[in-house]
Amino acid sequence: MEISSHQFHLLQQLNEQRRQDLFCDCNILVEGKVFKAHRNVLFASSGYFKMLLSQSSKETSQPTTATFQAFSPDTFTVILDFVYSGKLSLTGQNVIEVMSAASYLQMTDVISVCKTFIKSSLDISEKEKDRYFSLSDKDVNSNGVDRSCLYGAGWRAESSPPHSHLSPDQGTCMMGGNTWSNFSYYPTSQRNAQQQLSKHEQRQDSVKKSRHLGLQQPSDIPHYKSSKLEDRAAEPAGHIAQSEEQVQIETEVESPHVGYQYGQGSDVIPRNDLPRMRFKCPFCTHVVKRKADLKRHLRCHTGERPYPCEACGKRFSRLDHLSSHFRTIHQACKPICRKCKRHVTELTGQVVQEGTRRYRLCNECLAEAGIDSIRIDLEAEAPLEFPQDGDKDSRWHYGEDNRSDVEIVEDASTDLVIQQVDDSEDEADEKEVKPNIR
DNA sequence: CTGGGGAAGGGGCCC
DNA sequence: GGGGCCCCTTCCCCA
Repeated sequence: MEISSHQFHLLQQLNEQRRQDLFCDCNILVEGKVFKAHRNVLFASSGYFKMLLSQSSKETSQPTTATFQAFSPDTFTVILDFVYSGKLSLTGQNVIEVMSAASYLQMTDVISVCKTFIKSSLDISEKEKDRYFSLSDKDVNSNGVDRSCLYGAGWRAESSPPHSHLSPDQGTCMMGGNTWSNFSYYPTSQRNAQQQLSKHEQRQDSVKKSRHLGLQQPSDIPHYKSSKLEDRAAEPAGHIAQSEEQVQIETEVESPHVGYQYGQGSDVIPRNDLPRMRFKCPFCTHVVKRKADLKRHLRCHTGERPYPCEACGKRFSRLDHLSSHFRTIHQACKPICRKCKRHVTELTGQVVQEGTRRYRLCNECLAEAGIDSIRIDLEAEAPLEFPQDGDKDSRWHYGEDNRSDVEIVEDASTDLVIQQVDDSEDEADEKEVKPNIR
């Protein structure tokens, strides 16, 4: 006969002992703050501590001390509270740090929940974007992520509803079920995101082979290992029960003990000569210096594309990519004839519009194309304008808005429009044309 | 089939 | 932290 409340009471008792500093035999030093805990509990909860305590298990008379500089005391508080209670207090502010810390500590349950939290938040922002037809979801996104979310599992599950609650309308949520795998919130858009995730990572897999060698990680990691990791990242967050093999693979790839020196400056002995903070991507081995860069990087895993091009509908993960796309495709910023590649000015060339695409042709190429007799109105057509700050509602101005005032000639059969634009700014920029401008 | 060019996308880093 | 620029690689299309 099994008494279901026993596990809960046992953990509660251990947590109480921790709070009263009873039988604590492990000190964890995080940025000067000391946390007391029990070796047994840490050993059972974290792959990192399992490895650490295994190495120091012979000297059990002295309290083990571990020092971390890779994350803040607040972050470790969240982690430790989870270890002793099964409840993970996630917010939009701490989720990335918690996930990074959990990755370092090899706590796969926490990583999975953080991933789910992030994906759910992204999904919330997508829904709100659709609802309000917002062109930029940055605010919405932060609103979505900022909702505090309390994930509970394990012993509490007996009294929790068997389904999860994670809705944009709720500030907190509880995860029910006996195991994490019962968390089954998978909206359609999220599944799409996961498909994109897989696609992205298939590509990333090949990219990273050539790019991320500078991380001083083991460069000869067999391909199957990265594939495993990619699969792990792409699989539904509910499937967190990992085989021993998977855990071992994760340990080999992500553990700082295998020469991963570029990592997070954390060890039993502080390494003051290393950069104090690094942010490690929980989906791959990439490490960045700034949280903002990690946030940006995470989009390549989640497939989030918050920046839509209003001209063609294509979506981009980054604003600078969108603006680059817009300048190149829709504004014909390049002072280069698309056909003969010669440099053109407002005197020697004109802007051609084909649907939403714009490019420049020199007068000779225009003549060759047989469209040299088109009447041009020098001041007729304002160029497509990229949205500016403070103009969020009507940020995209098309020629269509003023079409009645515009004297442009359209080829009805090809949707081709020839127009002359003010090149004065381009002329100024031409002196600073960089080789990589496309 | 192949090479070249354009476009997309990811990372580093400065402001 | 966000915006933006630069650099680089990869993918795709076309001649």
